Amino acid sequence: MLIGQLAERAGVNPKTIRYYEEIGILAAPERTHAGYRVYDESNVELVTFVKAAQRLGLRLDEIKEILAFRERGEQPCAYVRDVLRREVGEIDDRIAELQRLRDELSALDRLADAEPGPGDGDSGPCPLIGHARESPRTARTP
Amino acid sequence: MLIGQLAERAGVNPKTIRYYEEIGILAAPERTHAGYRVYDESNVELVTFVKAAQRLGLRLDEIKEILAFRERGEQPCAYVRDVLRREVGEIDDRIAELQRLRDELSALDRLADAEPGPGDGDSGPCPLIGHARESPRTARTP
DNA sequence: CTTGACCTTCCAGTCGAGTGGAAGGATTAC
DNA sequence: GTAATCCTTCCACTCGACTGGAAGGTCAAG
Repeated sequence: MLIGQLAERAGVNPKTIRYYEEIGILAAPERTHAGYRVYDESNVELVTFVKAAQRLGLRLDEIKEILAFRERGEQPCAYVRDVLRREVGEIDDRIAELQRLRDELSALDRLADAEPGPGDGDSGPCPLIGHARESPRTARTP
Repeated sequence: MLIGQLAERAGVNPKTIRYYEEIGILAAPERTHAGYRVYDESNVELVTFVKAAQRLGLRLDEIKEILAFRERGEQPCAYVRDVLRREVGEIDDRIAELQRLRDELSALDRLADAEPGPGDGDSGPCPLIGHARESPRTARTP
């Protein structure tokens, strides 16, 4: 199959396939006489795998690592588990922070309902955010 | 105070201050005779505020919006609450996904302990990730 | 034989939030 | 007087994962 078919079957852009090849996620495939890339079912499988791994929050360089394990005939699960555990740890922090924020937010929701009116002198632009002053960093879902 | 002091007091790079000015987060300050930017306490407050808002996951353009509310003497809390609620909603999805992943992960941890050994034929590069095939997208904490 | 849908490469741009560095002016300390 | 340190502007680069577009080759259908 050609790049367009692979892309469609895996649900990605053909450009993405070439990009994966460029960064070493996919091996350079056979070409037709005309120079067209030729793929088979295993490539569909592979791209689908990459996308699944991405959904778990893995970066392409990590996925590449994992694929290298396979290359060497090793089970990458230990590595994968490390990566995922790290990820889960990071997310735990974020979850905790968000939980805290959510509690604060609903508390302030009630507060704001009870005590409305304009004015911006005392606690910065928004008292909501003033509460976050000492909290650790929290990043955004991209 | 000059830009270096402000930067240090707010815990950021001087470049960041200039960047904030460039994108309209900070107003252009007074200058000395020599063209140096001059700041006061309120700027420390402001940059600290921006950083706090970022910790809550707000983007700079959202923070700019919030500061514009203040400019107009309005309470931005309604807007802030909308933004935060959206954020919380997004995070909820991510939390749910992660919770699912974590359950899966610990289940597979036990599975992997019970049934070790190499081999890469049956379920893709890693059975851990094979499980994620049908899951919705999950993005990474940056 | 031409049209249109593919394919190729290469170059450049996107988003967000900065950061690095060069070239040059100002101020302070010794 | 001169060296160190700060400041200025401007331009370009970073990260990650693509995506857009131009210029050109190829292939099957009509």
